[in-house]
Amino acid sequence: MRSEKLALVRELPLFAAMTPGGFEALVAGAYLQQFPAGTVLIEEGERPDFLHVAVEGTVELYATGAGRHTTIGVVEPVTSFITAAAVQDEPYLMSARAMVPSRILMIPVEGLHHAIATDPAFARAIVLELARGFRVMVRSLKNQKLRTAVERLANYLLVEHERQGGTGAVVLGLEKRTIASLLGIAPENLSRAFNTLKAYGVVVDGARIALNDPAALTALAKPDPLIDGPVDIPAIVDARSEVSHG
Amino acid sequence: MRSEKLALVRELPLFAAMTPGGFEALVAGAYLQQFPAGTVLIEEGERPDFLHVAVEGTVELYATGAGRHTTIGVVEPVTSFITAAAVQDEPYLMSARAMVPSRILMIPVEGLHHAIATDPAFARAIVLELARGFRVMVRSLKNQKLRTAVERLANYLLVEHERQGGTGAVVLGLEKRTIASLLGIAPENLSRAFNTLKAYGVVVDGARIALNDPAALTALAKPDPLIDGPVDIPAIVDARSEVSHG
DNA sequence: CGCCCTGATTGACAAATATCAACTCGACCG
DNA sequence: CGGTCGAGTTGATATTTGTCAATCAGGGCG
Repeated sequence: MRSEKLALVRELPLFAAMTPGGFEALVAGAYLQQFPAGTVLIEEGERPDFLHVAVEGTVELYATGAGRHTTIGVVEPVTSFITAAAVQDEPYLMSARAMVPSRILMIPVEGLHHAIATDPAFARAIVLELARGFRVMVRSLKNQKLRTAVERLANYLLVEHERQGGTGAVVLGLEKRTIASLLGIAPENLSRAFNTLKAYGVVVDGARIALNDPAALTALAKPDPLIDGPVDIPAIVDARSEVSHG
Repeated sequence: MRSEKLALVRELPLFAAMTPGGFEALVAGAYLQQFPAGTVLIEEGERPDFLHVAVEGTVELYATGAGRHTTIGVVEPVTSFITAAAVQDEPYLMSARAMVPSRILMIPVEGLHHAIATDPAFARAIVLELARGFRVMVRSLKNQKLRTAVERLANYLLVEHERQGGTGAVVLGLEKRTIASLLGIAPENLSRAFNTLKAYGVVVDGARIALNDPAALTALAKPDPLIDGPVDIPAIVDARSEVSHG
């Protein structure tokens, strides 16, 4: 577990505020493990043994039910995931799958609970992490309930466009079927949604998308900062409390 | 703020573990306020000033976007709500409306942040509260993405049936249009979904629903404990840490 | 190169859901 | 008592979305 990657984990908002000793203790019992593409890391319904941190690779969070399958989110390094289940010690509501060969840091839940109980700074970081996760889920739910499939796709493209520099070109980082599942539609309908967006300047060439009329696309998408905007993790600021760091 | 209701608030999982002094300090700056039916308590996009606790009445959490409106949840006393926004100090993602005359305890966010920073037991309670909220949202998202409208209604009825004693009769506690919005469908379609369920022994008489063939309804609904099951709030148990209680 | 496999696309069709309009039924109110 | 209003329902229809099948395109590999 003595890796240069550890420094990156250490810098995560979740761990940055921990005392050196606390962090050491937390990762002492942890495993950094390499998984081949396709590995199912966790399965919904199982009880959590570890808090997972994606250190390298890409992880798909998905859920099943009624014979169907849907992608809840895609985790890019360096990010912790399934924090809520680990904290609550309740069965996972989602499964996780390595989309590519991935390196995962697995922190035993006992250590997690101990750190929460004994390290106030870490507890606060967990609070912010969970609040962030909650709000991401609320956004997804709003996206799903308030928008049509074409609108969701249009907004997805606009968000990616922004993230990639706003140059009028977007490269899809995921397979189209994964994007379809993320947007909550059948793969066939994603193709058709792209066709619908042709009228708004969207030209598809494999994973390369050209946005030739961002204004028209934006008018269609009606982007909403409360759904599509950035998810901030502000620090809890409290003038009255002197933070104990030692 | 000297009310017998305060004892109920005190008993909430969120506050139960606080020290007497800490709880006093927290509610010292709080207001217990009565609102008439229909009052919009908070509006999405606003910055949070208070953590809200429904003490009496019923509160609808809803969201808007793209000219549409959807109900995210319904809060029954005694429950805190919009915890995540208050903790994160980021704009609300949902609005809240008193569905009936309601009494709301409003706790200034400054006090909340202070309590999180200084009271480890409270911080842990917040952690559990947020984890619970996160998981509720994940369930809603799965419900929405994995099920058809009829399946969602069937499961809604089965959950209510269970909650009301499983006697074969269910009384709807909400207006049908609110249920429709909660299920993510148009009110007209709720009527039609009820008609579809006639074949499964569901008889509608206003707000009174008879479930004459629970087995058939269950077969249709394919209930999933990971979506419809109870949301537990287990305590964080850690053998190594001695909990400080005073 | 040619083969196969997988993902993506297209077409035809079916099912689900939304929309618009009309109508019913009670509750409330003058 | 009659009128009015809002919620709910129903019908007709449009739109959206899913399903099934066929085809296409590209990548890896013998």
